[in-house]
Amino acid sequence: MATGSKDDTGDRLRAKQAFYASLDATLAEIDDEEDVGRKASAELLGRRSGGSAVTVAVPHDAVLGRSASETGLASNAAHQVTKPITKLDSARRQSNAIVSAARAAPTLMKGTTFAAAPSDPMPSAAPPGAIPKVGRAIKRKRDGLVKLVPEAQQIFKGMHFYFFPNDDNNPARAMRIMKVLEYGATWHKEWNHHITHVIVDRQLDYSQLLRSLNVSSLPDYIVTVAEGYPAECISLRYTLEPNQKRFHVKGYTISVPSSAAQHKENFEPEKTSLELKPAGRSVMPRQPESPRTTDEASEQSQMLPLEPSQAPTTANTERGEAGSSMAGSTNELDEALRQAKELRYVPLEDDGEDGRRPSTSEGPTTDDEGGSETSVKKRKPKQLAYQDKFQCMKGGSGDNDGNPNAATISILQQMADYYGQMGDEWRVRAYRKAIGTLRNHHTKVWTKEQALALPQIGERLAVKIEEIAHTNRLRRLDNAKAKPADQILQNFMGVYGAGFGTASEWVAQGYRTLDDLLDKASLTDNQRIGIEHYDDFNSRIPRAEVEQHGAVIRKALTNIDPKFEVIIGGSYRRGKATSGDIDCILTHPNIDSTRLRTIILQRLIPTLTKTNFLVAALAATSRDEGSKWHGASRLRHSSTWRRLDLLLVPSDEIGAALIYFTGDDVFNRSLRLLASTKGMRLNQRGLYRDVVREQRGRGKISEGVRVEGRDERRIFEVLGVPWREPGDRICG
DNA sequence: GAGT
DNA sequence: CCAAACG
DNA sequence: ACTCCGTTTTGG
Repeated sequence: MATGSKDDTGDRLRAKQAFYASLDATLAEIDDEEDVGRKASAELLGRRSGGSAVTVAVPHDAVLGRSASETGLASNAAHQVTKPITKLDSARRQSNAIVSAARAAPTLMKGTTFAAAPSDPMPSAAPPGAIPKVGRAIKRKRDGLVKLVPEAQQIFKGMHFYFFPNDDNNPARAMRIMKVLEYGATWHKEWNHHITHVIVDRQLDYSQLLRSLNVSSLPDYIVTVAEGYPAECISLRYTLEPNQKRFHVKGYTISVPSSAAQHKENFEPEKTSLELKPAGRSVMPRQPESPRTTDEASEQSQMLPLEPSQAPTTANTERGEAGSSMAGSTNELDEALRQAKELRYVPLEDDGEDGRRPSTSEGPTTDDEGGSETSVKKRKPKQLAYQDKFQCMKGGSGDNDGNPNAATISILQQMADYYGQMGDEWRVRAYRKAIGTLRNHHTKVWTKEQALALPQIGERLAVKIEEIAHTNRLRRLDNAKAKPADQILQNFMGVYGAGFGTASEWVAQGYRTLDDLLDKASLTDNQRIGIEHYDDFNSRIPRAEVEQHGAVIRKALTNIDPKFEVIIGGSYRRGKATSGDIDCILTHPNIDSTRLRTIILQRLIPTLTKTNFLVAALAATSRDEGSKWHGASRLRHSSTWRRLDLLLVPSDEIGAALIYFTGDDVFNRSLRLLASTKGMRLNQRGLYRDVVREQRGRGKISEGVRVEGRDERRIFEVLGVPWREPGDRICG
């Protein structure tokens, strides 16, 4: 029995390991910069899902659901699990090492040229002899210099970019410029005939560009694309076909002969219409490869329209002496570096030149971090005023609308969800905390450095945030989402009564659908209910319906004693439009917890059960202890079961209970953590002081003395937390 | 994954 | 005892 | 290397 449960645990742990392993493999996959690397990893994964490679982390007997100790093979794994590791984290790291090494090998074979970056974000758990992991291609700017990516990856090499607007006053654009420089492009600050690409901000259109250049048209060998183009090329590692809808610049009628005809006065007509944007244009540094002769091209470029004032100067800069920002063919690297240095220190100034403020809606003109302007070199103070480290000090309303980081948050949230499906609760928490601070930061975070300065955001998340801000997506996530294998796990974890461990076992035992479970798996009563009403329990409850459920309870309760009070808590109290369940606090001004429990259990519950309002009891407080009741309820004319939680609260605990039952959970944890750092303790019954704890924080020896339980606000006060309305307690 |  | 659940 | 909230209830 003891051993039996131990084996169960072992199996579960191994199952967990397996998922961690596959997770890491999946996610690590995209860290490989080269497509070959990706393919190799994909193969690895393929075998894993085929069931063979996964044995590295999971012995077959785990799949069979048999005791590990019965097979010799298992002993290693069993040791792994039991000995060093009560901490799953460690278990995970071990399996990770295996997978990483296995994964790294084929990648490396392909002869990637550069060494691992010094700050390799991956946990370097690889054994001594292991092949070092291939480093990231993206060398980031540092100390004001652009680090060019290795030459082989300079997808923009030989390309000459002109941005519109052509400055870096906007952080987003500055980022784009920085990036294209890193990838080998040359940025021209003045118009000239070398320019091969024009990158137009999203909110501007082609006619504005033409007006700015004072021309009626551009030669069509010049690639004119919307702002998202460079980022996507970079993220996909090659120059994409620019003639795609998402790169279209408003007002730029591409490859439409009729429109070309309109410009026929300026340029030679037929040829133009003939080969507008041949599809092969993607990879063509330097020579536009348009059939038109270079002569023609240069002719045209000379016809190019320059602003009258500049025209003389620039027009003559045939050979590109144009001191401003020409890149000689030889010295592009130096030039890029020089440009980058300039770029870095360009002070924020209004783009004087074009009258129409391009002020991108997204680009906060007021750069964040306020005054510290040039102190870009701030290393990483991250010295927050102690209490600012607690999310409960800030809170938030949760409305992502209008938040400049909404897109980033959304993607990080998806990542968190994904990790949640994998059972990595700690990482999920980290993500949720980071999301919380991003949500409070009312300025778009564009760069790694900006992100790094924020609390709860470290090196790895900062990199991700930068990538998201820049590309509006995260390759890791794309990858994670692409893998359908975990859909089953996700599905199972939605069952009430099943968490990651249980769901994993079900998967390991070969179950694939909820019906499989009903048929074959051994289920607890609650789990069976959870499966039978899977859709009910996993659908959102409209606010109005939450109120109706509350009203039913309130009515029944006041029928027993008019002084009873019913408070709907949870996300309802936080003001959300829908809720996942219904949380009711039942209280009475002068009835103690014992009598409260008796009344609820012996009168309310039976009554409401009899009227078919309560349809299931999942976790009912039974004995003379306890204060909560979990079950399901159903409105009279509805067939949908809703999860209903009741909390029985004597009046002197109502304040603490409100905090507890209002959440959100991140806020609660944060409050409790803050309390613990002040030698106090917070739970659903009250706030206690003089708590004596074992070692740093944990394990209490003395329960402490309750200082407050009745008054929600006073609990905040005592903790030194500024009051937050329920709607502002959304931290995650 | 972040902070100590 | 552990897993799962609640906010 | 270690912590990351504190509690209640079920069920093996």
